[in-house]
Formats: sequence, C-alpha cells, structure tokens
Amino acid sequence: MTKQRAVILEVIRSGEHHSTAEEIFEMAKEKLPSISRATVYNNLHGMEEEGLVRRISGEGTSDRYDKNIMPHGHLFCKKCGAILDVMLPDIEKLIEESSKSELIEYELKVKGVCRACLACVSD
Amino acid sequence: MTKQRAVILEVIRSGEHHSTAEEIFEMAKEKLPSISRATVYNNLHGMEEEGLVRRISGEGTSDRYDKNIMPHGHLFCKKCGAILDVMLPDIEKLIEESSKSELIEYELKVKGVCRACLACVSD
DNA sequence: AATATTTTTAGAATGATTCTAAAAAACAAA
DNA sequence: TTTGTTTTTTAGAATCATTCTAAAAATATT
Repeated sequence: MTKQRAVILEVIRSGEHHSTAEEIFEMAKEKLPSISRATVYNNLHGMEEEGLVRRISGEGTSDRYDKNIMPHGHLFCKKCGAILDVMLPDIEKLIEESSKSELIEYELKVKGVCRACLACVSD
Repeated sequence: MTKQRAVILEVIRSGEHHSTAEEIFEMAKEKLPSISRATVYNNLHGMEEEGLVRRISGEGTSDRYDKNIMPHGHLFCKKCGAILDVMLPDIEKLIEESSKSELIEYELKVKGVCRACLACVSD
C-alpha cells in the first residue's frame, strides 16, 4: 500500500459519498501536494477492481466514485442536484428472472425529484 | 423538419437498436455526404428532449442512442458483447416507493452473461 | 547493497463531445 | 416572390475527462 493509495482511500472515505476523480485529486493534493492525476485514476481503477469503491458513470459529466459498495442505485434530483442512494433489495433477482441472464453488477440511475424537494412548498 | 434531421431519424429507425453518434454520423453521411458531426449531435440531443430517442450513457465508451423509447434497461454481456433490452415492468413504482421520490426517467445498465451465452456449452 | 518490480509523476495524446462563427436553409411578413 | 428574421447546418477549433508514455522514484526481492 503506497502513501498515495492510502491518502486516496482516506479522502474517499472521509469525503462526500459521490466524488469525481478531479475532486478526489484536489483533496488528495492537499495532503500530498506532489500527487498526480494519473495516480488518482490508476488507484481508482484498481480500487474499483478490488471492490473498494464503485464507479457511477457520468452522462456528459465526469464519472463519480462511491464509497458505499453495497449494490444500490442513484437518484439525481432535477431540482436541487442532490445525488441520493436508492436501495432496491430485490432488484437483482428481478433482473435475472426477467432477462434469464447471470448478473455480475448493475448500475441504476434515476432522474427525478427527491423527497425533500417534493416536500418543499415553495414550488 | 430539416433534410438532415429526417435522415438521422430514418438512419436510427432502420439501423441497429443501439448505435453510437459516430455510427449514426457514418450512416447518415452515406445518404447526405455533406452532413456534419455537430448536426448529428445537435439532432440527437433534440430528439432526446422530444422523447424520440433515448440515450444510453457509455462507461468509458461513447454514448449510444436507442430507438426503443419504452422504458427499459440494458444488459451488456461480458462474454459476447451483446447489448440486450431488459424489461422490468414494475420497476418505476418500486423506485418511487423505495425512494419516496418522483421519477422522471431511469437508466439501468446490467453487466452480466446473457441467456444465449449461458446456454452455450463451449464454456 | 544490488537487482528487479511496481508505482508515481508530468505532461503529451486521445477520443468523445461541445463550441464557434460564418454560410445556408427555413420560415414569416409584406 | 422579395425581404427580413430566425433556425439550422457546416467545418474545424476547442474543451474536457481520461488514458498513455517514458523517465524517475519507491518498494520489494535476492
């Protein structure tokens, strides 16, 4: 385990849930000013393979990395921009049954309006 | 409706289910040699807004455009590379219930092994 | 310590997509 | 239809996220 990898992991685990590689790079840089972008990308890929983080692929924008490695989806709120976890306990079984396939991994992205925004009266 | 847009739509509707912007551009070019990439991207975005096509965001690779506008997910087979539709009739309700949110649209990407590959004996 | 292996670094390269400014086409009004 | 206005297209430059590269540094092995 290199210094760099330790810092990157620490940054991911102590930071927000869903950070971009660039954000992780910036935060890591504060602790290790000489760190390079390539190192961040290398390690993120390695950690993804090892199952330490999960990648949320961006649409137009950059990918994000999630420290929550339990299978779950993400709600992107159109109103406030929040990215919230969506837990669907039985979805894996459903997918396999419906497609007759063997599931390795899934990614669910939902565009919608989050609970908080729905509750908010001011429009 | 411009000539270009008509050709792009025609190309999407007569082509494979899940083409990239570049593939659509190449096909459109055969019918309209002067067409530009920007026009293809512009129109794809427009059509996405209008609900004429759906975008499947790529992971590392380019986005794809789907002529099937019924809500559905996609299975990316690790073995043969196929991209197959996955229908989950009740998933929208499930998502809304579980997240207490209002769903606008969802995107489901599944990595796995498809039915055909599972059936195939030769490994 | 000497050697081999792995990782990091800085910056160049790539690839998909978006932007830009000028030309062309479509549309609207007279 | 001519004229003016708006929208769309074009070609290529620009951008942005990400990957690649080759040399230097760190780490592990003998």
